[in-house]
Amino acid sequence: MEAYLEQLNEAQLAPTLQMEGPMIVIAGAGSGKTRVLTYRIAYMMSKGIDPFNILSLTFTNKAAREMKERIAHIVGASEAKNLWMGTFHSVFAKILRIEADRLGYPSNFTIYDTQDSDRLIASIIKEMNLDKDVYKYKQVRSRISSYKNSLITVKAYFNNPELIEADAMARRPRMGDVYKEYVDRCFKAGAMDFDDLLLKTNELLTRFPEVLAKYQNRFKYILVDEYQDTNHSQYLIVRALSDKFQNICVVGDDAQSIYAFRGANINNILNFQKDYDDVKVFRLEQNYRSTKNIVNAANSIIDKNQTKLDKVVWTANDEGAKIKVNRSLTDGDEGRYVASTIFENKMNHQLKNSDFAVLYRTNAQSRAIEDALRKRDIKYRIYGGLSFYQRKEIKDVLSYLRLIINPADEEALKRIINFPPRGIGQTTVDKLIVAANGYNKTIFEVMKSIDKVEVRINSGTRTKLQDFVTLIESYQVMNQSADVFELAEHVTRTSGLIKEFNKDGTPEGVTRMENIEELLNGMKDFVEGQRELADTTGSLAEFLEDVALATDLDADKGDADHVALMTIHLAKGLEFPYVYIVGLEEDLFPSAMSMNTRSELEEERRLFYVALTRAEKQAYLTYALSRYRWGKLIDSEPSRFIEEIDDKYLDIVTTIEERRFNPMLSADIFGDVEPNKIRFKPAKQPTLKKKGSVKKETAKFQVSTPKNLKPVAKSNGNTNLFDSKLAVGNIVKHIRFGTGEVMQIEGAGADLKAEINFQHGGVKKLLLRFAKLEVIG
DNA sequence: CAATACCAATTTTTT
DNA sequence: ATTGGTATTG
Repeated sequence: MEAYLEQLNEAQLAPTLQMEGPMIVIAGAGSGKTRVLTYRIAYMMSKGIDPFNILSLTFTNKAAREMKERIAHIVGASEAKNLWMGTFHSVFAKILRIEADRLGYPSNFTIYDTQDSDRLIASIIKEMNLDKDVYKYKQVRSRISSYKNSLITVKAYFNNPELIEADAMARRPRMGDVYKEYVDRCFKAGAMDFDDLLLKTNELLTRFPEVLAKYQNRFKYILVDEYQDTNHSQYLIVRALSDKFQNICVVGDDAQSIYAFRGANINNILNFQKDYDDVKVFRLEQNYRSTKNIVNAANSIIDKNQTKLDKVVWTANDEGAKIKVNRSLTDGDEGRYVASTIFENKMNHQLKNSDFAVLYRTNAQSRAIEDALRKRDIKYRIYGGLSFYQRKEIKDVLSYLRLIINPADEEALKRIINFPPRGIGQTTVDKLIVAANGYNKTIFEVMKSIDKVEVRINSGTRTKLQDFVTLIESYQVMNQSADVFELAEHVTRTSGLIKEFNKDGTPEGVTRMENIEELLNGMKDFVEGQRELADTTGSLAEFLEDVALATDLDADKGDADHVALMTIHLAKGLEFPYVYIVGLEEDLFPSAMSMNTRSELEEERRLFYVALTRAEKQAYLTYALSRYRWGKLIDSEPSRFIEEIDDKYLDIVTTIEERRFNPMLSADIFGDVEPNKIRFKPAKQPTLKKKGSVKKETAKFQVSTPKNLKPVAKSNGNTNLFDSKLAVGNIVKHIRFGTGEVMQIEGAGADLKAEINFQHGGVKKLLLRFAKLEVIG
């Protein structure tokens, strides 16, 4: 038998060797399901199954990439390359590009991100003269999204009195019209939103039997990871494709279903056995990741949920330390507690920053943690949040590129037609939109033939419009010959974008420039990378698609040693020796928005389960008695989830109040708060109801964090060396290129450059004004 | 049409 | 606290 299979236990081996027929693997947290998936594919290939016939759908592109690498290790890179592996969205985007003309789309259709959708919906609501307080664009968007995820097309919507009734009841009787206009406008713009990538795939597979047959025959073997988080649209795609051969293997854990808010349907996994005949069921219940304490505590939480599959997760690992629970007075104190215990743990146990993760419910919570980590000089990285590609300046550059590929792209056009300012104002754009709708043309087409169109635009503005058209067309010509990097570099320079961001030396402008530089670097990598990779063409279109579907987790830059900060949602599938779950307060976690129904609350509980099961050795739960929200200090109560864990797994650590009265304990934590900033506040009742779990409070007061202690810098440890003394021979670390040696320094002032020989990646010349370098030797 | 100044809403999670 | 949108002015 193949050597790698010996690494599997019996429970893991069984599904790994099962190649044919429908099967489900119910995999508890930390039970090695990725290993099973990986080895199963490798095993199938070793048994002669053509990788071209295997489709493997993962939750993130990063997961796909890693799995592919591991398989390549076993079966060889050239074979692994032929596997179809990726997220639903990226795999079907590729297929849709191939089949686009059947659906009336151009193959270079744009993928609208959420922001694009929001802007389009907002502008439609405005054009239709609807009350924007009733038709809130975000609510409208999520409504449309849920229609699409349930395969309710515009036509189906208008044929469904119940839906119309429901929207009328919600005081939005024109909802259907907005939906229709949104769909029409996307179509005209040659754009698909995220939901369309799935919806249109369904349309493709139902309307064209020959296409369905083609992909059924291609994907003889289908694997779906994280099946508990698939929505109805994805479910139907999987069903359709697997219908002929029924070689369908889904893997998941109902206890980790946390995406109902975006349409995931937990019933997909709960009912899988009813969907196919003779489903083989496998269970992975042994946890290899965490200590007994963590596994048992997590089990005690998930027990509170009613909706679940039978499964008992257990571990043969050590008992381990109890879960530490800490109460702080404010979110600032919470951050300091996290930072100081990370510091202590690193010292006491010789740990790296990357052994730690701080998980929170909402992105907004990261700030207090960041501040505290920065003060302690602990390097960290924030995952998610505003992703790089969503930043204003990046979207501006990308919009130019999008327009080059697809001039019909309405959102890209509106974004840049007057940025940098070129004298084309809102009124003009509005007139163009009206004209475009009237002539059933795209805005760009109207601009191209502005003299043949009836619009009341004066001649000066007409010239400006024509100039803009000419500019874009010149870029289109350049795109025929230049690569992505050259083109983008040219565009940022000649469009005036660089000038615009550079014009006043504000810190924001500098940051924006750095980001653009970073984007250009990324493009250079992309261009260089595609020369080696067979499965990319390196076209601009492909770059834009990668960008549209990239997640922040995908861009795992360098191997810098940092504490990971992220939402619990993003942490799914990851593991860390030490995990902090912060902000365990009522209305925050569980979220105030999710306590109306049992099912919502159960999802929050699963989310907590996911968070806790990320921890290998030690988990910390923290909460604050008051916290800044919307700039205001809000009192809060401990989360019910803390109470739901059996006491015997918990270690309620010394409360902050007691620390204050014990200088030995408090020195570490309050080192950076001046004593005279402490003021007294009326007593707040102890809120943790469980008897004996919290020691009596001795005094109550409030610590206010002095404003002037707030750090100004935003960087997370990577210093901009523009005005510093970098010398030849220094060893430096770059966020993307890794470690390297400074070979030469040249230029002066803003032009100061360093030639650096990187260990991987070779010699590069970097403008110190932009390069984010860290001197490490 | 552009620049400035004030005002409102936002914080649940993301492909 | 930050961001984006709107109103006013030049």
